[in-house]
Amino acid sequence: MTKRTYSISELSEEFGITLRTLRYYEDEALIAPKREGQARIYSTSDRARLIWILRGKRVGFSITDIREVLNMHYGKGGKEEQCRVTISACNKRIKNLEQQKKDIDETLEELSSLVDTMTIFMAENYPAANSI
Amino acid sequence: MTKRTYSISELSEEFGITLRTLRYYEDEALIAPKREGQARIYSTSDRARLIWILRGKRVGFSITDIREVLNMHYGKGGKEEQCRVTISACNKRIKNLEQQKKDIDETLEELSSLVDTMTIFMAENYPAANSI
DNA sequence: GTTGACCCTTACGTAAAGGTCAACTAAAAA
DNA sequence: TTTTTAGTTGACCTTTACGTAAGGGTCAAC
Repeated sequence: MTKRTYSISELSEEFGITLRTLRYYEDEALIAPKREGQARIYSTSDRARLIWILRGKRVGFSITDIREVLNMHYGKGGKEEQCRVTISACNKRIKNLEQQKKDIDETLEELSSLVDTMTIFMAENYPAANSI
Repeated sequence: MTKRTYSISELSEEFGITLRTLRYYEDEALIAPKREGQARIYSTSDRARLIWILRGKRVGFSITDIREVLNMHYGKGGKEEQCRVTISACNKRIKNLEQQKKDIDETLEELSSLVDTMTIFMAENYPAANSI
């Protein structure tokens, strides 16, 4: 068995985030590590949540968004109406993310065509330069 | 020929953003519409910049990022060192966006598997419900 | 018996991206 | 001529996502 718990600074180091950030996420009810006295003890499932949080952030989710999605995971199997709401919330997010992918593709195209243009320009005007 | 200029409220309406936002972008040197007296007159190229800005925002660029990229477009064909810097900045952004696409794909998978799970759960527990 | 490594909380600070509100101007409509 | 209408600036307000002290606890090591 690999290690089952993590201290705050272990997670902080592993993911390159500050202690403050981890505590902040707890304040915002995104993670709820056990305590040993006052000290936070993170489980592997806390760590999994953290991975979700960080990926959520990278795709532009707000703290509130992330909390909502995490709660969905936990809340699954509730009342009918609640399920329905969750599903439609998911679908909304999915649509957003798909739009975002399109936006990214368009941006990528523009950026690489800009790079192309400039590379050609460089080759014409500063041919002597080493091309590393 | 289609219309060549736009008022602030035309653009505001077309893109669903507020006047404040358009003025803010000008304050932040992202757009620089001509003036007719005091009133802002946006050209088609201002509008094109705006489209870039809004898409940039959707992919998570900050105002500062967007300004940088817009300046790249304008600055192309400058001094050698400047070109080099621009190209490497572009490449950096490209890498980021590619990572972001991966993150989005992962998130999409998790979200749709969540939807699947819940849909099955619904079908099992509340089969009577109409499935619209 | 103090030093150092970690840990804690409380609380004010801050940058980004606008919102909101007041007071003003200029042109157009009534 | 008065009143809309569309636009302007400037000032302050707000939220988000943390940063940054300030002050203190614990426990092993020297």
